[in-house]
Amino acid sequence: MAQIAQVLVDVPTMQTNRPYSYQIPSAWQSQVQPGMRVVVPFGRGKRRVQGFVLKCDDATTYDGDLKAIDAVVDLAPVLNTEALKLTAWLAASTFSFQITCAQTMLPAVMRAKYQKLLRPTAETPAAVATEIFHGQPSVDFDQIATTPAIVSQLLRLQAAGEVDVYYQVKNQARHKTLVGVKAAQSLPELAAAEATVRTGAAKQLALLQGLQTLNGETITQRDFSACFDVSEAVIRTGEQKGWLEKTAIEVYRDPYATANIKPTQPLKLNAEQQVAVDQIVAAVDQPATTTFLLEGVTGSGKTEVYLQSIAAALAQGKTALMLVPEISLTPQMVQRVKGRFGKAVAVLHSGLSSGEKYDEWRRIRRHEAQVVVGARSAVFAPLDDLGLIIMDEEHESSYKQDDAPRYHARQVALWRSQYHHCPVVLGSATPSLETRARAEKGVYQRLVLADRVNNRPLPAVSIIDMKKEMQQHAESNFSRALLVALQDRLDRHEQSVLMLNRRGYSSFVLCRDCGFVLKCPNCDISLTLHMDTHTMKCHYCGHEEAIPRVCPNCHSRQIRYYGTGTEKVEEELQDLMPDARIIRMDNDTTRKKGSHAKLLTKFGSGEADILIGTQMIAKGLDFPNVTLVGVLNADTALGLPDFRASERTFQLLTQVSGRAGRAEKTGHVYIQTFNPDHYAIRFAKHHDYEGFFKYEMHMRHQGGYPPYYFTVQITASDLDEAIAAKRMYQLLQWLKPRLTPNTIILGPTPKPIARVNRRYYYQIVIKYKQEPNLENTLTTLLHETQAQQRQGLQIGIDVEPLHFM
DNA sequence: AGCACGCCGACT
DNA sequence: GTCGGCGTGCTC
Repeated sequence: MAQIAQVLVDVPTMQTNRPYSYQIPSAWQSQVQPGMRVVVPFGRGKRRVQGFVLKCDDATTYDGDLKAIDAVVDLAPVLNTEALKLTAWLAASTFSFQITCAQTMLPAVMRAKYQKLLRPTAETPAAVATEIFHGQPSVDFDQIATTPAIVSQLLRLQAAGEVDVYYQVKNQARHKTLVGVKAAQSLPELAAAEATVRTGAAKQLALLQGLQTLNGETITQRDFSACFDVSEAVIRTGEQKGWLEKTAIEVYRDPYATANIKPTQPLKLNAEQQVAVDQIVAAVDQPATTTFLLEGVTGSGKTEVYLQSIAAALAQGKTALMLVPEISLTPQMVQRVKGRFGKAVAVLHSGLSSGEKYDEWRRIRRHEAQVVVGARSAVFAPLDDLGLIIMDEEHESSYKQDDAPRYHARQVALWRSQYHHCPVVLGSATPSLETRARAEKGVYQRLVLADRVNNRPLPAVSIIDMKKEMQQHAESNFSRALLVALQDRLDRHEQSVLMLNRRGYSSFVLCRDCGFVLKCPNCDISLTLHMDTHTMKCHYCGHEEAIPRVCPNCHSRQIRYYGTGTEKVEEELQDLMPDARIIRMDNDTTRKKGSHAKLLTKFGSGEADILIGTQMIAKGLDFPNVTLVGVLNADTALGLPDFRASERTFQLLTQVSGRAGRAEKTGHVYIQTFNPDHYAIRFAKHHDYEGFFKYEMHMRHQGGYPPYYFTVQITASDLDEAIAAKRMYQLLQWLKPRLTPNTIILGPTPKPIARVNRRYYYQIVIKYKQEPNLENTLTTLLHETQAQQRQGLQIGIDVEPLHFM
């Protein structure tokens, strides 16, 4: 019987990033298993923390006194063998703490909350009892200890045994219950009771008769009262008379339960789709793991290929995971999958409450759901016996997590496919260069859907040179051609979609007299004007202040709003076309839960003529009546100092073009740009992914960028700019001799937005083809810099970063 | 992270 | 002398 548990404690630091040995109390020795959460004492004080049992052993190499596990949180492991292995791999490959990885893989409610409490003891003097506790059994330490003087006074009291410090480890997970109703008497007793009720008490009679039909089963009070038309008050009376008893029924919070989902039938596949499905399905029960790149233009029916492949995996008794970018996880998408697989589907995305996510997670773990649809973190869904993993829109940068652990869902998906020996399908109309290059080399198997369903032609694309436009006309967000086209759709009662590249295109405040621009006091960027709240906001740190009426610098009244946010575009368009019904979709109008879906439904039902929005409208929406797509500023992203700028622009333009003319009506796309000759725009005009891929690969080869090189970004930040810079130069000297001569180190450079939240950021980028020592070197780096972290220097490592700014 | 320990300047 | 500031090391 295992007596010792190796526990990963919830203290995310470099020094505690390893298991600690604990004694398992004999009463629990048969119960504790790897993957369970426990509460353990940690440190010299009375601190208690949550931890994960990694291993159960008979012995330990640690030769000090062992402490014992305080409490076992779970009845069954929450991390299975696969998840424990994945945790270790994830921590090593992203240079993050194992505990952080374990927590990332689980629903947020399973993370412990800690409270430090003060409790009176037998020795507590009466004066202290009234002064501190006011008759309460315990008080929150941090609420009382507001000044250093009070803290030391409390510590003195504690040393004297006059108060007790206690750490509470709280489990946030709550199971939702409904009130259930169950007969408490036998049938004859209930029948006999009918005679005892006062004449005219029709509801009580109905209650008794209803109870007799239950057959000893429990049903919810809500159903009971609806079924037998008795009120809650009558049920309470029945409870008092002892006819029935109320129980708690555990239920899942199901966010889609009320939605009417129509079952859908598999569609007839065209020849290409059939080939793709056959290949994928054939790989499901192969011992080797195959990764497919499913390359298909918008409207080529990728989703149907996914659904039929999933169906085949389910038919083999396996489970399936389907990842989609957060932004395209729309109600339409969910309906499509639920329509095909019904209750077997669990959905995981950021729009769910934490309780809903927890319940979906439990449904998956209990094998009540075999298909999981979700965004990035759904890649950790606790599916056993995986038969297929699908990653739609695999090029989307939202698959990469921005903060620790900085993982890419694609890498996790590939790891899990190796573990389960199941295929992965990476789907996209515009695959990332990394993926497409791997398909070229034969690492991934390429499947192509070149035809659009029903052989619909791709929309015509017109490029509008805004430089010429500016010379000929007054300054406007709209070219003549686009305005004419918009008016034309309005006349024909067809719909239009207008997209703004938001980056670098928000409205700011500028003084016409002195040129002053209102900037964030904490960050290195200008504040953005928000007309809805009438404030200036910083998009990086959230700082908010009033809109200035006079210039803070020269006190001139000539202070004006500049730039073009979606709000301004909407305003200008409404002026130009007073009759048009316009819907605006951006971060402001979709912040509230469900408003995103509401706006789309409104547009879909024809209640508006024009939809204006940011990137979020480029993906996954499919409205048959949209025949015009306009991109107002195609090139704002092109100017960014990021080697992926062209790739992103091409992907975005191609994707948004796919929104035009999806039904019988042909579509037209207008792209307004100041760089009409840029290759990303030229290739997008002709829907030419192949051409773009070849050209961009050439550019990457020239520049020495991925996929020809691997990259790692190291960031340092400090409140003091000089310290951040100095440490980075020291780091450079430290790194150089440890890496091979072929490796290229770029920087250090200040990040393009050098200051965020009052911290100054510097970065180094390592480019390499082969670097066997990299993992060791960077882990050593983290160990060696942890002393400096305490002094305020923060070091971050991002493997294969997607954003270089 | 959070705590104790140890070393220094400033005060009763 | 001692209180409390902060830098340092350790947590099974």
